[in-house]
Amino acid sequence: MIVAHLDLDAFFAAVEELEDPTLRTKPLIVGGDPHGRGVVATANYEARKFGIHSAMSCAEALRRCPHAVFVRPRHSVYRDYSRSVWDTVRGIVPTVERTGLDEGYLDVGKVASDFLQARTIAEAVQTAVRAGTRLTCSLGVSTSKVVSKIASDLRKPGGIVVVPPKTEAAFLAEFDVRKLPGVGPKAEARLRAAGVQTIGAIAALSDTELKRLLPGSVGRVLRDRACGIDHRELELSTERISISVENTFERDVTDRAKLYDELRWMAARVAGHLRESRRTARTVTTKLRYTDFSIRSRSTSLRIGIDDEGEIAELACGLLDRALSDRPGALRLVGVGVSGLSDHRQLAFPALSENASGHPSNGGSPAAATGVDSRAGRATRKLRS
DNA sequence: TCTGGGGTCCTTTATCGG
DNA sequence: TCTGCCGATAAAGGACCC
Repeated sequence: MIVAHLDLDAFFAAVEELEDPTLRTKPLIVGGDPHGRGVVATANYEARKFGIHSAMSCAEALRRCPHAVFVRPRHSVYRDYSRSVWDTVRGIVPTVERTGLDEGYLDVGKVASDFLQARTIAEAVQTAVRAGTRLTCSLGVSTSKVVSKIASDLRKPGGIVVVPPKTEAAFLAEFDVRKLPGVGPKAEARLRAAGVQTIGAIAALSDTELKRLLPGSVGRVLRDRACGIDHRELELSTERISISVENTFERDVTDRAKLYDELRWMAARVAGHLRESRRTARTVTTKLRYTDFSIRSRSTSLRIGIDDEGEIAELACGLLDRALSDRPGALRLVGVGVSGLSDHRQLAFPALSENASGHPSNGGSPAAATGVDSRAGRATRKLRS
C-alpha cells in the first residue's frame, strides 16, 4: 500500500486571503467573536508568529495580537474551494478518501508502483492544486495512514515528506506522544504521568503497562500505530450517520422559555437538513452544557423515523426537561441532534406503513422498539487495524 | 474571562425478557 | 415464588478529530 495524506495549508485563512488579497500581509484569524466566547478556527502564518493557533479562544488571540484581523468562517465559500481542490486531485489520483474539507488520503498505490514514482505523483498533485485553485498543500507519503498523516504535517506549508517502507517505526519514534492521532488531552496526561513522552516510548510499552495506562482496545490500537502498524484501508463511503445543531449562548441561560425557543429553532434546522437529504431519524438527542463545562445528554428513540420539525422540537424540549430535573442549573450551550437515519422512502414500505399512525399497538414500553436495530446499516467505520 | 460547532466511535450502565 | 444469570439493546458519557 502506498498512501498519501494531503493537508491544505491554513485552509480557511488561505481562502480568505484569496478573496481579499489585502489580508495577505496581515495577521488573520478566522473564528468567532474576539469579544465573546468564540475560538480560533484557523490563523494564517503571520498570526501564528504571535503564538496564535487553532482552538485558542479568540479573546486570548486578541490579547496576543491586538492588531490582528478577525473574520467569521464562511463555510459555503470553503466548500466551493474544497470541491475544486478535490476535483483537481482526483484528476491525478482517482481514489481519494476525504476526511475533512481540507484534508484526505490518496491511494497513490493505484497510480505508482514504487516510492520514487509516488513522490513524483505527490509533486504533481501539489502543482495541480496550486495551478487550479492558488492554494498550497502539504503531503506525506508512506505505507500507512498514520505515518502519512504525521508526515504531511512535518514540512508545512508546501512540503512533501516521503517515508520509505521499513523506516516507519524509526520515523515515528522521536515525535511527541501528542502527535499520534488518537492521543488527546486525557491520554496525553496519563502517558506523561508515567514518563512516556514520545511515540517510540508508546511503541515500547509492555502489555501490563499498556493495560494500566490506556485500557480497552484503544491502547492496543495506539501501540500498533506507534510501531507503524496500521492496516486501515481508505474509506470510500461517506454516508452521514447523525445530524446535529448546537449553540453556545453569549451569556449563560436559565430561562426555560428561552431554552425552548432555542431548541425549536434548532429542531427546524435539523429537520431541514433531514428533508434536504431525504432521510428520517429514529433517535432525537438533546445536549446540554452547564456553566462548569460538563456535558449531559438525553435521548429517545421512536419506532418510526421522523423528519418533522414540530415533532423533533417537542421531543427535544421534553428531553431538556428531563435533563434539567436530573441536574438543574444555568446552561452555556444547548443542542439538538438526530441519529438512526434511514432513507425517506422506507416510510412507504408496506410492512412499516401499518404502524405509521403513531399509535403504539401494544403495551407501549420503549422496549417495543427492540425489533429494530438502530445500528443496522450504519457505515461500519472501525478504528481496528 | 477561559475553552465553538459538527461530527465519529467506543465503553459503561440501565433495563428487560427468558 | 424468589433470585440470579445471561444476552441484547438503548441510553448516557467520554474521548477524539478537524
